[in-house]
Amino acid sequence: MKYLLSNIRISIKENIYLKDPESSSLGKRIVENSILLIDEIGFDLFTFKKLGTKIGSNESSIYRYFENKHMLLLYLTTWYWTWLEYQLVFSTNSLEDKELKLKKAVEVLTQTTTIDSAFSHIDKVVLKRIVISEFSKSYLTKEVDAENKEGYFSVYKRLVNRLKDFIIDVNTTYKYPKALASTIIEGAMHQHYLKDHFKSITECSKDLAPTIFFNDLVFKILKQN
Amino acid sequence: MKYLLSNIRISIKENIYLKDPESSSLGKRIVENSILLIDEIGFDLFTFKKLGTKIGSNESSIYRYFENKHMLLLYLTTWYWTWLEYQLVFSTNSLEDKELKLKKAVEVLTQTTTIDSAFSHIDKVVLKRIVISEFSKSYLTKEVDAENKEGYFSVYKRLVNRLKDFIIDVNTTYKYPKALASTIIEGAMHQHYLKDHFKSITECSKDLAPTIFFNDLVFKILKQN
DNA sequence: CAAATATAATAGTAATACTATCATTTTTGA
DNA sequence: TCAAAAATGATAGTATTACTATTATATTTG
Repeated sequence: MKYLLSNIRISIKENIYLKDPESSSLGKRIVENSILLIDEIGFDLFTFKKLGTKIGSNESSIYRYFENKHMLLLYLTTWYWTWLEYQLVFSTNSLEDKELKLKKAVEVLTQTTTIDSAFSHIDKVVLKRIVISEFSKSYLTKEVDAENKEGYFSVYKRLVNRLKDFIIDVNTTYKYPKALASTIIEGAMHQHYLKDHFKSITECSKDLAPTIFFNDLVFKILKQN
Repeated sequence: MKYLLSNIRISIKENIYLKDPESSSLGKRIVENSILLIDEIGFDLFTFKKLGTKIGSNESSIYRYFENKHMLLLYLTTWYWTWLEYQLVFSTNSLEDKELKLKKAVEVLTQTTTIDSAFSHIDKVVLKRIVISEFSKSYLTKEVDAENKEGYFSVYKRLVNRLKDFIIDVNTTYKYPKALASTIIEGAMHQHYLKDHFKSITECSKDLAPTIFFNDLVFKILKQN
């Protein structure tokens, strides 16, 4: 799998960036280090100036790749959802049994990323952490409807719909497959955040993965008439 | 109920503000109008300067009430959760049946606020809207652990735990009552947001309230062995 | 009605979020 | 291989933000 993956490439719609960061070494350093810096100081305190200092480059050069830090965040989160979608399709593809397929899907979509399959310069473990704590900020804005029309969230929506399809395959009569799918994906990020910062309002912990909770939840819901 | 409510008062822990906004007419105008302005332009673009202009007062005067806009947001969201906790306790108190109690609890915690019971100067309908789109920003910060220790999120956590207690009352053997409670409360906010901005990934809409989805979900989970 | 307190006005600072211009370095293609 | 093109870097500049400090004025209250 490692060898196969080393040949695939995550490509992101060109309207998110001004210049494709995959097209140059500076671009790659921008992406790679922005992930580390956002993880370190948080998106709110992150600036292109600080990133420039970190990579020994100029603020103005970064502006040639991304319009502003909001667009960079959209790029990073879209990259993550694209990568996760690939993981999802890849790891469920060979399964025959519909329940097993759903179980695997929930697992992929709710688990902590702990191993980095090491293709590309991007650290998936750190990226997952910033998706958990920063993704909401990419759509909780006044521009959300305009940006949604531009297609900036289409990968995320497609991923939710893939999970929805797995849900329907297990129980055709269940009335809210989309709401359930979106609740699982967003809820998993939330539970990961809670286990790290608000331990008193969840049973999830390093010993009890959110995956366990959500797989229990989804099958209890779907196996009921 | 209207008469009873007109005599109660939401009071917020004093470490959130520098000077109690309930103690003066300027304070009340700050709170009342900050809700309207945040709703209008979003928290990200909201500044004390703009609020000062809106209420015909000076930026520096607002700084005497709140350290910064982050603390103001904590104040507003805490006010909302306190008010919601009151609604929850009040409306479930008289019920005997445990399932009915839980059903009512889920209803109170997930519904759209459409009527404003009109005590206090605070518009609860608008406040709910800003809680849906801005509450996450109050805790998705690098200061979350320090602020959590200060007790800034205790009302929210207490509310989750109240729901957890209702869940346990219905099914003592269910293993994840806290995770389920936190998922419902956060998930409801998310579904409200989706129905307004990402209609393609939820069945929720103005005709299908998130309450319906979550009540179906919670009872399917708890009535299973 | 004087003293205390609250509010307003003004000014000032460092940082942010950019844009513009020009110089320098690197890449490329004939 | 060398000139043109493209990419990057350096510097400067602007408007806004997020405050703090100081002083003036208005309001409250004992």
